[in-house]
Amino acid sequence: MMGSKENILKTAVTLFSRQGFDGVSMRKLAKSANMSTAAVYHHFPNKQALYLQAMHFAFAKQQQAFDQVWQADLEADEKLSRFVRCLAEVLTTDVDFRRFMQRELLDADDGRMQLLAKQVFQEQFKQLMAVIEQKSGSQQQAHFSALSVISLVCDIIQMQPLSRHLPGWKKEHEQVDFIACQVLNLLMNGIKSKGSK
Amino acid sequence: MMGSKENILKTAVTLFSRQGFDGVSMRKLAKSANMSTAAVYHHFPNKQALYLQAMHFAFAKQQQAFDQVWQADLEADEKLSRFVRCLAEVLTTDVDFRRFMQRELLDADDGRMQLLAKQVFQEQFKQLMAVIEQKSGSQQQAHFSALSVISLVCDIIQMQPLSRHLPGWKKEHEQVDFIACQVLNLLMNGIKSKGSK
DNA sequence: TCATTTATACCTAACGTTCGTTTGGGTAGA
DNA sequence: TCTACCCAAACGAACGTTAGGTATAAATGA
Repeated sequence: MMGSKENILKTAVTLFSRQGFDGVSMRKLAKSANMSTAAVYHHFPNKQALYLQAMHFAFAKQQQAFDQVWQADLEADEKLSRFVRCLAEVLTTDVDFRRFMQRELLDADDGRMQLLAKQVFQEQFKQLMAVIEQKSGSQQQAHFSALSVISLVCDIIQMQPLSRHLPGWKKEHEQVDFIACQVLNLLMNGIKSKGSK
Repeated sequence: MMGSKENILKTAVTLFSRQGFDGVSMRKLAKSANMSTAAVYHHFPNKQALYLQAMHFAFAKQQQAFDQVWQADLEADEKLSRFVRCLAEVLTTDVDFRRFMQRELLDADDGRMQLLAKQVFQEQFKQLMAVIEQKSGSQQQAHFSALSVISLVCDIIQMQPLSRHLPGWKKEHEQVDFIACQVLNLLMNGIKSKGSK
């Protein structure tokens, strides 16, 4: 029904994203995948290689989720809106992907970072920058603005376990649509939003 | 010249923030602090307790850095501006603090999260919310807006190792003043910033 | 005052456990 | 028979933690 290698990779993604490289032993991983430790070593040469392949596996799943966002016949506003919505959805839905990302940013291994930038984010980032240039007129700060958009969505979601315990929190704040909507509003108008003088 | 316990804590903060709980052994830690393993156990009952005290140590250092921000006689704009500047500075200067924070968000232990919310962030967050309510008129979305401000600064800084490899990057993008300035501009005006019609 | 207790800070060496990995062998389909 | 797949058992190394001892200096009692 499912290839052993794929099964191991799926298990590895879940475990590594939740407990990190050092937090997961090959024994625990094998047991979670319902096989012996040596069977895992039959499919992967060592722990490091398994981790890398698991990372690729986790990121590859999401690479095409954004393709529908950048359809050529859409307005810049609509593209931006779809991107934010899509990013928020991916990050809330695929917790493992988000955690893997966070972990990689923490480790900050420059080689892996370069790989991630080139293979996963570069294309999306270029598209996002193009949309922003179109909207803002200047291409001066497109990089920084694009980064801001992504950062805003990512960190709002990743701060949820903390913000739950801060004053004024409501459960709606964690719904994808609410996040996307608020972020877009902020991007368009700044924090003064609507009702101010 | 320096108490052993404090010396251990400082070493622990550095190591734990960079390599995580599982990535640091008591032997490595003791060697880094120039003492035997057993000497560490003389000051701390076990690894878990040491980690917790190190976390407190790392966060306590920064708790009062924000106090000068919320002086009562300042304009709301000025308060917000100072807060963003201060946050950006702390997160860029004290790398260990930032990494510890990121790691706690990843682990998301709810007990520790509650502690952090109450003892470290609650007061700052309230002040920030008050400023935002004042600026935007409504208190409806103050929580989310405050969260957005913090998220924006945090994640821009934490994404630096990745953004370095994305198109359009310049070295100025990582300077505290530049970040603070851009973030404020975004908060005030949205991404269309200045030159667009 | 001086011997002695007490307390603190630290050491080496070891405890039992778990780690990543390997060995040597099994079993089933081609 | 060959190849792909899987197992139980074991390897040495590193793990968290503890036992038992030493050095130093303050506190104590005669």
